[in-house]
Amino acid sequence: METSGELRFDYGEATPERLKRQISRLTGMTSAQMSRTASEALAPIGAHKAHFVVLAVLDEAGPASQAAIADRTRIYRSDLVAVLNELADGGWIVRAPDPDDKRRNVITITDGGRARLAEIEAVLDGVNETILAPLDPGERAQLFALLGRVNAHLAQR
Amino acid sequence: METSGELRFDYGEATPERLKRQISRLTGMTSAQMSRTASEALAPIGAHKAHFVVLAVLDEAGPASQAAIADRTRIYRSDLVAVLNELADGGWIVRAPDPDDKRRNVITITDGGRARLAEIEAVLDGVNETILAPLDPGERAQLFALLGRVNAHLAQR
DNA sequence: CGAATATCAGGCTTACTGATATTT
DNA sequence: CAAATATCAGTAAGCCTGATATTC
Repeated sequence: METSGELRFDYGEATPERLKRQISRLTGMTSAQMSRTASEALAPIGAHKAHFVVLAVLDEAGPASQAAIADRTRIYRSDLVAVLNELADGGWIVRAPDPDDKRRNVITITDGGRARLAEIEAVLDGVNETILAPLDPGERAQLFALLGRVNAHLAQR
Repeated sequence: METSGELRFDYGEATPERLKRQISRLTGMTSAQMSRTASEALAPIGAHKAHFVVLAVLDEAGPASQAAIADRTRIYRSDLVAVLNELADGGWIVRAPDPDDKRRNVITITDGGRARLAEIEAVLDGVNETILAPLDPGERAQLFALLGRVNAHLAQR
């Protein structure tokens, strides 16, 4: 394998050296391609990435207010409204006013929502495999660890 | 270092296991933070990332048509128009009709453009250092190599 | 004629910043 | 009263698809 020690990357022929050293550019381009891969795979079943994220949080952590869901998913509260509308239209969640605190809605996943979650998860498992295909298990773990550390570092600034 | 063999990452407390295994989610979040870091650093001098990319290509590869610049930068031809307008307004490039082929414009970087490029590059060097701060030189090279391979793999599909 | 070029006019998605009404 | 909640309006960038007029 050609994993040398150079701090650069190649994505084309006539690419200036300067651009190859920009980690944010490499990460951004790769992220866009990953995102596109996921969106294309989810399109046939009419699902979005945000659906998976919200359903997973509700399934694992139980019913929650919209503010709590926003905190756990890093979806903005303002953007979450539309996502929950879509999930409610599909019958995958129920949005009910909280009797204990009338400012809040309680969002609950339904049985249909759990089935939907499993369906989406199966698709995304395939996407992960497609994306990580060129890396062996050890390299995949490396990539997770390195990106995770950069992410954690940038998150707390 | 705690680079274990796990294929997951942490970015919060109450995060479902399922989300931690999505490489596209980790990459996307990290990319967004990198991008924001760069934009915030460039804002004080009124520059955009696209300015750097275009000026770097012109400086290294010489005068070019807009189509050629688009191919080298992966900026869409339609979006490039506005970027070149901004660069021309700043006096950093000159856009002139090509006498040999009247369909084309010849875009040339000016002396002011080269100075601007150096100014932007200095800022972005600092951004790169900020982003990669938690990684040692070997780890940085690893990250470039791994992301580069995933990127190359996804690009040719 | 078909192909390339520059431009314009949109689209969609993600990230993000407010303002507002209601309730605590 | 200050703070939290849900909602709406809107911005900006990145990615992408056309249509069009001009020229090769």
